[in-house]
Amino acid sequence: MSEKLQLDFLGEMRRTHACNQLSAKDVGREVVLGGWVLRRRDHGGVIFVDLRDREGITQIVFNPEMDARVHEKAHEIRNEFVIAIRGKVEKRPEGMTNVNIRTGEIEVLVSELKILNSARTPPFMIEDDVEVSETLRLKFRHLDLRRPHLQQSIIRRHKASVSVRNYLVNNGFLEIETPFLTKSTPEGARDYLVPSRVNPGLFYALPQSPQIFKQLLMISGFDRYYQIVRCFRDEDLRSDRQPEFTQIDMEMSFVGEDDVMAVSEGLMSALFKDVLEMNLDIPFPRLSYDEAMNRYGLDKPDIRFGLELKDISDIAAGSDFKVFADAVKKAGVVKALNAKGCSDFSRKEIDDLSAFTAIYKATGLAWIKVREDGWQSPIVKYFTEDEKKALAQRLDMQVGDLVFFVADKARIANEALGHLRNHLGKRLGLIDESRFAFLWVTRFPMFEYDEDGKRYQAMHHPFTSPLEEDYDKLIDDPLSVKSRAYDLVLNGSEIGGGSIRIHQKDLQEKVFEALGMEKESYEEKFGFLLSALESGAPPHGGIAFGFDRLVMMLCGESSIRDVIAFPKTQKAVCLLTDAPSEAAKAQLDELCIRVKNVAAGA
RNA sequence: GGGGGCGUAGCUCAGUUGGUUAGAGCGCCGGCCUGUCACGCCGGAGGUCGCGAGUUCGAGCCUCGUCGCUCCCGCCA
Repeated sequence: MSEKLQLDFLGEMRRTHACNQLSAKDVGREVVLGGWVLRRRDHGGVIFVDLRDREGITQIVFNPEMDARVHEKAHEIRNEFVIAIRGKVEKRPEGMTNVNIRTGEIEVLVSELKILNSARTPPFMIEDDVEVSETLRLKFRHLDLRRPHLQQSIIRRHKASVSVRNYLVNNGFLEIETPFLTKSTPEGARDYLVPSRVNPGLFYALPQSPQIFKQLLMISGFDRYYQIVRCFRDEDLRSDRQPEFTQIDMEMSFVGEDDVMAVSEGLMSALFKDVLEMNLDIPFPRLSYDEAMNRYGLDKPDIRFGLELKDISDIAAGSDFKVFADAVKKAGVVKALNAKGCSDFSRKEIDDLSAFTAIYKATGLAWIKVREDGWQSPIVKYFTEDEKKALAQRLDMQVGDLVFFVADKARIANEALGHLRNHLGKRLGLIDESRFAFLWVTRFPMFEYDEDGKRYQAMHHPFTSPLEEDYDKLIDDPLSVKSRAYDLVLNGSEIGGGSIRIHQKDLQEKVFEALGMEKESYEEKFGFLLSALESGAPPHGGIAFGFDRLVMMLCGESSIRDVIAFPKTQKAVCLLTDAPSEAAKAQLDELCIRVKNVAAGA
């Protein structure tokens, strides 16, 4: 029935072309087009309409001399009406070509018009270069998604996923689905919980990643698995973080780091070739975690520019400047960054940069300006001539330079200067924005110390294999243990991470113990994994890429929301549907859930 | 949990030291117009200045609170 209704609506109108297809060689043809009205230009006599679909724009013309009734009907047309037209392709008059659209040489003279649907005046024009608040865009996402730019991004996202699938399938990977209703992970991010009606009082968790399932698939013998899969984390949002996001998740058996990296490099090459027609240089450079931290201050360095950090702890240790000497004495470091050619920075600019480093908990930002007439700095008086000479040499200090110093715990000094480095790189225009600089960061520490929880935590996850030579130190000196984990960094963003996993039960138990877990506790939480590990687990490893972030970079966007069709706001709200919302009492009763009285109105 | 920015017409914004009736451009509605393509010209409608208190003779403007969007820190194994 509904099919008949629809047929009646369209009549014999079936599109012959999309709105980007017609050109001079179609002149004289009778065609049928369908689409949305971008704009109507009514000249009293002739009426022009720009008709838009996902492919492009075609100008259609209503001429009273052609058909007075059709022309009369065209007066009803408003922006975003959905129409179908039949007409003849005509070459535009001399000098009337519109070079801005692909169909600019022609227009369609309309002989039949069907207004398929009217539309309320949209709250913003459906075209690019219209500035609209994000609130409004998200509230009317169906209209926002009609804009060509966003539409192209979503189409590009589609192309990316097709490319990934092709590459992985051609390389022997099987796509296997893993459960969304699964078990809560005890460590890591907060889980989204889903109540089970048939098991009152019990909850599933939505997966933060399919980690354990893909390892089990390796143990089952599937050898190479992949999935483009949604993951969920109930943490605060950022411009590159959404509560639900998509990963390219993969796992391989009988492999070491090099194998996973080689496949990843092939995947990135195929992806950039297919989507951007760009050839990447592979293999990608590699840096150990320690070296990345020392030279760039961050575990995800942007290597498109220099400005590397230098450790001057040895020089500072003996100096009369107490802040520096004390930092070294307390097992901290003094690190420096030479901002080449920035000696003309004003006091205020330096203060602003100091405030910038304070965000990362640096207690101070010392500086030295190298001028024609010598060093200008509040701290220069504390240094001997020898120390100055050593600094000048280590930091390559030339006239015109401005050197920054942070003395603190290594983590803080590195992080503060690392972010300052990125900040200056952007500000000084040192970054070639057209470049895609990939980098592997390897040999991450196995553990880090959690000050709040007073315990060790897995830096990657507890299923990551430690380096073989560090097995002995797992219990006695966990912080010195390096892991077989690796991250793929692109232009200073982490776009993927993975590791060679533990495939032996004994080692897995030892790692749980290093994490301070009791046997009883890990047996309860991960007994099924341990049991699987002793049932013939092959050596295996894998990686997961943040698909949204990758697409974001492929599209040159700075917000992840611009490559997701229906994203959420920073408060994790969907403005279109108003999710999350209160549940009906009957629903809650059925689930045996009582909601605590939250503050009225909240 | 914390810090910064923003919130005035449908949209994007302006709004003086706190002072009469809150403006502009675009959009919308009506009229005119046969070659425009951000069409043009004429006319018109349209406001809970996010919300709530407070100070004041008087608040879009000052104070406090609150809500929303956004960027960042924490958090994100």
